[in-house]
Amino acid sequence: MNDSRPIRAKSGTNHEGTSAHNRRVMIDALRINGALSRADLARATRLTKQTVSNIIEELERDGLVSSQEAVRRGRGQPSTPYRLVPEGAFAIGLQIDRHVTRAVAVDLVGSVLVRDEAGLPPGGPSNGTKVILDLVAGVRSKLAGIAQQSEKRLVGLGAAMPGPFGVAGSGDDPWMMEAWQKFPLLETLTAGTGLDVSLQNDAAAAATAERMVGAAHGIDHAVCLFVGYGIGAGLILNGELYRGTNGNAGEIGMALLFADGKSTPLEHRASLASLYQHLSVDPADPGLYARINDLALRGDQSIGAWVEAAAVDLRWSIHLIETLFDPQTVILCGSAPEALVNRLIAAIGPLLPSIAERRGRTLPRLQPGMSDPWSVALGAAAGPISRAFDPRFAAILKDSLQS
Amino acid sequence: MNDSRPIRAKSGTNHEGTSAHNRRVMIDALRINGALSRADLARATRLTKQTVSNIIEELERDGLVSSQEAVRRGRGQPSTPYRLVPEGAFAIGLQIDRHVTRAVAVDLVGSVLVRDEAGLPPGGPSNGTKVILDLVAGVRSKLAGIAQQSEKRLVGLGAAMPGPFGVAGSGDDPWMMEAWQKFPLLETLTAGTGLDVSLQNDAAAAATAERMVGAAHGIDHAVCLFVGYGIGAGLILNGELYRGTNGNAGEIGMALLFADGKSTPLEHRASLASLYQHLSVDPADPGLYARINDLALRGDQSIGAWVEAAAVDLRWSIHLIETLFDPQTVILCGSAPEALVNRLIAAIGPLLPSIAERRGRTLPRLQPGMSDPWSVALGAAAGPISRAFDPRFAAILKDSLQS
DNA sequence: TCATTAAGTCAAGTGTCTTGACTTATTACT
DNA sequence: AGTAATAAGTCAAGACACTTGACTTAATGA
Repeated sequence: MNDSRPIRAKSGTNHEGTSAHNRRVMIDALRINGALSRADLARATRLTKQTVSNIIEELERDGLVSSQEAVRRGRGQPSTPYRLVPEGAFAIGLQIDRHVTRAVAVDLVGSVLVRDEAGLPPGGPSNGTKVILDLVAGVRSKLAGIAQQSEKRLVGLGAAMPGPFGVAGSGDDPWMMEAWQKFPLLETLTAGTGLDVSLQNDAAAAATAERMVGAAHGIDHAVCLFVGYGIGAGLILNGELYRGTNGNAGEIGMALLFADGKSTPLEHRASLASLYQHLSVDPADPGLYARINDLALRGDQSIGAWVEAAAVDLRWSIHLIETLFDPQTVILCGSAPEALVNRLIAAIGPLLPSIAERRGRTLPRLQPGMSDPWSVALGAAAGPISRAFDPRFAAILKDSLQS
Repeated sequence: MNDSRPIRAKSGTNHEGTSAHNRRVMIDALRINGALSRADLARATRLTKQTVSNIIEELERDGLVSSQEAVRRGRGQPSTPYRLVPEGAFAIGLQIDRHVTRAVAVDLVGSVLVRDEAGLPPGGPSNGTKVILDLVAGVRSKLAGIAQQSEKRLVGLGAAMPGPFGVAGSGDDPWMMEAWQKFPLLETLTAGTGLDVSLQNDAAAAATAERMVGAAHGIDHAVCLFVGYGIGAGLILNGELYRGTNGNAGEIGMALLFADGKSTPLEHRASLASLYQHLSVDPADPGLYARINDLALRGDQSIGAWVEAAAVDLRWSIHLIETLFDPQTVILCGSAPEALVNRLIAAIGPLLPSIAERRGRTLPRLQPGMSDPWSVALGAAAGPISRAFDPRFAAILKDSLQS
C-alpha cells in the first residue's frame, strides 16, 4: 500500500500562539495609535483589563514599551499611557541595487539610526559579496556604538533587491540582475552575519516601509507602485505584505503592453531605466540622481517628453491595480528623485475611471509615498521588525513559535 | 482635550480562539487528505496526540467526522482513519444572474443535493425578490425532505451576483445590474430566510467552488479567471478568498484596454456578453446555452472568429494575473458552455512568457475549471461552509467568536 | 463632603493544550 | 510459538494564559 504521499495540513496552535498574537496586537495598537492606556488597550483589543495588564507588564520588562505621565481625562483614576520604546528592537536593512548597495539600521518605530552605502563593482556576487558584508558589518558596529543592547535586540537582517526571483531569465536581458538572482544570497548573508535573514523585492520593501512609517501606516489594503530602475508593486493585503507563491507578486513591470504591433514590458517604457535610455546617460554615474532632480526641477524639456509618456503608462497601471486589488489607496513611491516623482504625479492626474471611484471615500485614490534613495533599505529593515512584531496569521501557528 | 478619535486595533484572542482554530485545522486536513488517523492528524497539525483525540472526539459527537474501519499499516496498533461526514453541515447557495436565478443546497463536502432555478422577471429587485425568496424556500424544504437535521445544520446562505459592488455606475451601462447593486440584498435575504447571509461576486464564488471541490482544492495561491456574462477573477491568496476593500478585488473585466485609439473594458471584448452581441442573439433566450454549446461543438465559423479574438485578450489576462499575483496556477472557469470553454482553452495556448515560467513547476500554468451553469451557485453555497469550517485568521480573533 | 466614575490590581477560577506513563494491537525476528 | 519492537491511542495530572468579580485608588462633579 503506497499510502505515503505527504499529508498536507495547516498547523495548529496553543497557549503560546495565543500569547504571541496578543503581544503583537498590543504592539500594533501602540504603533498605530501612538500611546494608549491599559484600559484603552483592553477595549480596543477586546481583551480583559487583567490580561492587558499582564502583557503590558511583560512588554515593559522586555523593554518594548514604557509608561508616560498619567493623564487626567475627566472623572475616574487618571490613566497611564504606554508607548513603544524605540530602542526596544533594531533591524538592519540592506538594499542591493545595480550599481550600489545601501544599508541602514532602524529601531522599533522605524527611525533610521545609521546609514551607509557602497558602490557595487561589476562582476556580480563574486566581487560584490565582500562589499556587502563589509557594509553590513560597518552599519552594525556603528549601531552598537550609539545604542547599547543593540546586538541583543537585533531581530534580523532584511535584504531587498530587484525581482523577479527564481525566473529562468533570457540571459541577454540587461534589465535583470541575472547573476545576483542565481546567487544563494540568503545563505551567504546568514553565514556572514549570523542574523536571521529575509529577502524581498524592492517594491515589496518600499511597501513595507510605507506601512511602518509612511502613507500606508495603519492601512490594511494598500498597493505601493514603486518606480525605480524597474517598476513593481508592493502589495499590502489584509494588513500583511503579500508575496505570492515565489515572492514575485506585484511584478507589474513585467506586464506586457501591446502597441504598434509589438509587445513591451511596462518597465521598458516607464521606469528610470527607460528615462536613462531616453536621456542616453550612464546609469552607473553616481551624480545622476542629483542631475535628474535638477532637470526635473527646472522643468527641462528632455525630461518632459519622458514624463508625459511614462504618465500614460503609470495612469493605466494605477487603474489596473485599483481594478484587480480594490485597495483603499494607491501609493506612488520610488527610488526616483523627488522632483521627478512630483512631476510624474502631476502628469498622471486625472486618474482613469475605475471601481475605486465611489462615494464616501476617505483616502485619496493616489497618494505620494517616499521617494528617497534610502526608502528601499528602510523597507528592507522594516521587514524583520514587521515579522517579529506585527500581528499575522503565521505567527500564531505552532511551527512559527520556535523563536 | 479632543482625544476621542476612535482607537484602531486588531482583536486579541483567547482559549476559544485557539480551540476554534484547531477544530478548523482538523476539518481542513481531513478535507484535503481524505481520511486521516488521529496520529496522522497529530503529526500534520503539530498538535499532541491527546489534543487531537479530544478534538476528534468532540467533532464526532457533533456529527462532523466519523471513523472508518481500522487499517493495518505495518507494525504497531492499527490506525483508525476519520473522514468528514457529508451530512455534518449544509449551506444554501444562491446565484442572481441577469435573467435567471439559481439555488443549490450543498453538504459539508460540497456535494450538491438540491438544485433549482427560476427566471428573473425584468424590473430588478421589486419583481425579483419574491421569486428569489420562493426559490430559496423551495430548495430549503427539499433539502429538509432528504436530509434530516438539515435545518439544524444549515450554516448559512451564500449569495453571488455579478460585481462590482457599490460603484456609482454610469446609469446607461447595460452591462451592470444597477438595480440589484443598489438594493439592500443582504438585509432582504436575512429578513426573508432568518439565515446568516453573505454576498460575493460570481468570480469569487467560482473560485470558492474550485477551492472546495475543484482544481484549487488544497492549493493556497490560485486565481480563477471566470468567463461568464462578464469577466472576473476569483482570488485565492494565502488559502483564503481575497475580497479587497469593498469586495471588488479581481474585477478584471473592468480593466480598460487601449486599442485603435479608444479604451474598452476587457469584458466588452471577451465575455459571453460580447459573444451574444457578436452573434446578435438575445441573452435572455433560455435555449441559448445549449445552442452555443452546439455551435461550439460543430466548430461553427461564427463562433470561431469570436473565440480567436477573445483568446487574445484572455491570454493577456492570464499573463497579467500571473505577473501580479504570482499564483501556483490559473484556473479558467466560467458559466459558459463546456465546448466553448474547451475551444477557448485550445485557442489561448501557448501562453505568453511570464514569471510563472520557472523550472520545477508541479502545476500547469493554466488549468480548466468548472464550466457548469451551476458552478456559481455551488460556489455561493461553498462560501458559508468555508467561513464556518476553514482555518482563517479572522476566525481566531475574539470578535468573530460569538457564533 | 460624598456619590460617581474610571483605571487598575488581586486572587481564585476556567478552559485548552501538554506531558509522561501506560495500554492495546500488530508485525518482525529468533 | 514466543518475544521484542513498533505504533496508535488513552489516562491523569500539570502548566499556561485568559477570565471573573471583588477590591483599591484617584479623580470629578453636585
